Amino acid sequence: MKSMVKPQHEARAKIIKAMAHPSRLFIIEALNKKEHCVGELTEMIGADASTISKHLSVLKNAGLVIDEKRSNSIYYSLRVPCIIDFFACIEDVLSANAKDSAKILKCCKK
Amino acid sequence: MKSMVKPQHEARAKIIKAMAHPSRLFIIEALNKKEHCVGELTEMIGADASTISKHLSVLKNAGLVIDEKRSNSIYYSLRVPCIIDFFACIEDVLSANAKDSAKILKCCKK
DNA sequence: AATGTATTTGGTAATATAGCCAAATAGCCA
DNA sequence: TGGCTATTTGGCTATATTACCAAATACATT
Repeated sequence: MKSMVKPQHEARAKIIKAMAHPSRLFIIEALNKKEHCVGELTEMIGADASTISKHLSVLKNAGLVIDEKRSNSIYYSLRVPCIIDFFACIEDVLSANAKDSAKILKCCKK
Repeated sequence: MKSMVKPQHEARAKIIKAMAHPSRLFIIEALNKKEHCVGELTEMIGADASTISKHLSVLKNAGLVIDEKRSNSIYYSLRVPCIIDFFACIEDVLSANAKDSAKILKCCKK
């Protein structure tokens, strides 16, 4: 059974790990609306340009975004848009968590 | 703009990060089929029981699974099943990646 | 060719994660 | 109660990740 864990799940985990960072999630969402160059994303997020560049390279390496050089800038865009659908489910988890927290609070107030 | 990155995306990232590990993906998939206790998952994955226990606590902490004590064991099950839908999208990414690799190979063979 | 803008790379320190072992805990059942 | 099984916790080491700065690179435009 052990053998079933490795190759497939490792490949998937790599992609999911690429999404698992606040700034990278922000980038994914921003690119879903429209393409952006590094400078724009840097401005939006407010971190060092080199930091954003590295985040983009993580996303690109995972196959989540593509880049295209145009005039003086490099424009990034989302490669596989279905990623966005996932966010709805994440929100479900968050709201379920919030509901549970509320329940615990209510029970202790009694 | 900087302010938009933090609270919402951090909460989401936390949940996604909880999924971003091969063994934890395996666990999520297994629990989607049916609930399992720690011992069963340990057996399936072939790691130390304490390691699996910690993985489960990561998943539980993120709100992805719930546990229920029954007789001598603790049974875990999936809390928000929509998680599974996401895997299809991950596969899309993987197959797009594979296609690209193939394209590169083909072009170099010429 | 020289300048200036945009992006990436290398180095480094701080922090986080993963795994194993040993030990602690929880609860069932004789 | 005392032993047994199942699970969790603490300690520790190895490895990975993140962010910043400084420096390198890539190009477009003058």
